[in-house]
Amino acid sequence: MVTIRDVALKAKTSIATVSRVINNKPGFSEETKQKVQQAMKELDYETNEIARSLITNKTNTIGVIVPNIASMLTHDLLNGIENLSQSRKYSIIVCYTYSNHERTMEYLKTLKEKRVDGIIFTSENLTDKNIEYIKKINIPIVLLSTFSEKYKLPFVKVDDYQASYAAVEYLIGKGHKNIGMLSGDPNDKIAGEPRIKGYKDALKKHHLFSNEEHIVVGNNFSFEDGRTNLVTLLEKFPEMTAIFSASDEMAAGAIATAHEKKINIPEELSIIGYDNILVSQMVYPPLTTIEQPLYDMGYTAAEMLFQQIDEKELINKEVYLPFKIIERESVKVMDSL
Amino acid sequence: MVTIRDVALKAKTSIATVSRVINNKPGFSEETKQKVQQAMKELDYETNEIARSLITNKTNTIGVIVPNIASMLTHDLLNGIENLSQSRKYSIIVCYTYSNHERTMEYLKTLKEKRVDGIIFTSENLTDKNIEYIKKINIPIVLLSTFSEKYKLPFVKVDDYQASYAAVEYLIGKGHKNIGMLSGDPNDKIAGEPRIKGYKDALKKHHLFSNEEHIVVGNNFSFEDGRTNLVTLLEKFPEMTAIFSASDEMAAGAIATAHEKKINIPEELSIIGYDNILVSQMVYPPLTTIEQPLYDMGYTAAEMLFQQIDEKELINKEVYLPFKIIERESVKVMDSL
DNA sequence: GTGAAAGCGCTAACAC
DNA sequence: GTGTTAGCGCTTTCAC
Repeated sequence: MVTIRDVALKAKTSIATVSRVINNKPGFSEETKQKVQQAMKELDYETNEIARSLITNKTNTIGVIVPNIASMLTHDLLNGIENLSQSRKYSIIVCYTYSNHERTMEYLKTLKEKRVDGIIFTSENLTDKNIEYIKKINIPIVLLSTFSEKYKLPFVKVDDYQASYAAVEYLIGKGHKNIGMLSGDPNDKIAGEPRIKGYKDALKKHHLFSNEEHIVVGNNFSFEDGRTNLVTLLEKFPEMTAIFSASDEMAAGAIATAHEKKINIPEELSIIGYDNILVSQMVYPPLTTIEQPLYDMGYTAAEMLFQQIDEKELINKEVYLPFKIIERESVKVMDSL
Repeated sequence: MVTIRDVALKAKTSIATVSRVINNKPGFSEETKQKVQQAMKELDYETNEIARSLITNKTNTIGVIVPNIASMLTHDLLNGIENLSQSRKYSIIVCYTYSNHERTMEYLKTLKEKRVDGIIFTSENLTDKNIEYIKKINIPIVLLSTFSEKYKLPFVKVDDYQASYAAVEYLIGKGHKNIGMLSGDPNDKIAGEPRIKGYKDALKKHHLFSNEEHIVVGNNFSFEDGRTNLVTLLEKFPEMTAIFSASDEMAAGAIATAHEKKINIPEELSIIGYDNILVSQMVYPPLTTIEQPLYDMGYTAAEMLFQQIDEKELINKEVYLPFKIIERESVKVMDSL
């Protein structure tokens, strides 16, 4: 392995000077700079970041914790994080938890041991144990598409309640009165509960009937969930003319089942999704949905993390990014209008 | 920061002994072990992997280079890699190249500087410059879903030629005689050229007409490509009854366009895809496609990498994994049969 | 079974 | 402008 010492030898100078030119710190002449750079080139010298990290206490690496590689949300989020990180010369260690709290703790521990400079924690319900550990290890963190009620950790997300409310109100605006919901886990404080509340409140606001039976709960917002749960929903709520699905993947599943059952979308049944992932364009009919600005969310989270790492004051610790309704072809205007 | 020295002090022993119990290396009594572990607990001691890496020359980290976060292939591949890595106590640094060779070189350099123990290089055409650098830095590597003609680097992939041949032969077996192709870049030595060759050879073998005009080339195997290129293909080849699409995403795009144009699939036009990503179930009609065992491919690549890292002999340096035809509903049996 | 000490490759404080 | 040196937190001889 070629070290700074070899370079110094070849350039007939000291390791301190070599270090200076590498890091472009004051204290060398143009002439020695040339000699050093020449020597580095000839020897194919490359910095040992490990050695550097040991002394600087900086690794230029961040950890990104995501629940599930299979979820398509993850990618757009990661994309935003990665783009800023790369331009800031940071590397990313990805950690998939599969929503397993043990595994999450393991990863948190690894990230600490590897001395990452910061952590982005994505769309997952944090346990108190997780958060207490995070507080203890004292690594800058930002929560992405999630937040903690109990502890004040910086986060970026969209307002799930408002977005869901808007989705349902959109359906109502198109003349629908019998609106069912395909939901995630109601105990999920992020993507579960608030979206259900948004649904119920929009209904109430417009004096429409809201019934627990009209909400069918899935396991993980997945295609499979949508597939099977449409059937249940149809049985419980035969008069239904429209569905609010708490994820695009579930909506895609519902659409697949509708095709099988020869239910015409949107003529017989309207559906609005949530997320605006690529899939929403791929299904037929193309899905009307609530857009989360996933790329921007990832990018913003990374920005907030780097601000903390650079020890700048975080102006805004709680950032809500705007959602948007993307109109495609899965919602029909009711004749009565 | 609490170090091994603090632990030694508290346990009234030497740092050497603490190190021994941490690494479970011979040379300590049960009694000191207890004392040391007690001290570590009380102090919340956690290993500094950076310091350890500096001396052991091992980081327990691998780099995974992937072209595009947006491609859904990536995830299944990563999933396999991640699962084995996590159980082997390795972390993963992900690098997205966006098929940019400069960016690839930058990442390779970073990976070297961060002293990763190995690299998995995924589905991308490697430039000679890339490979020469890889050879020079002397880090174990395995190519995933790609390979190098010129240099002998271990790889795992499926046989693109055979798989494409089989796909087209499947169409022929269903009675189709006018088969078009939605292709990727023909200069792409991995997913471009061999798949085109498989298509042509299958046609020839069955004495069917093969015409360059019947192959429409896209940019990056994407949904958008499929969307726009179906139109072109239809113009050039109006008698066409079936399409072989070199990716599921392109197939999904073609299906979307077909819906717009009121072309019935599979009644008026059959289509077979390539990859068997989740999307192939989500489109309507569900897509008949060639399955690549993506998870297994990732897992196997990781296995091969760890074997190299552990300095075991790689028995098989060139592994081809089997493809499979997944029959769904996008291919019609021709009446003539 | 245990401790002292060298040193991994680097940065930074200090002296000149 | 430049070199010497201490030391980051750890593992690993080597001596006892």
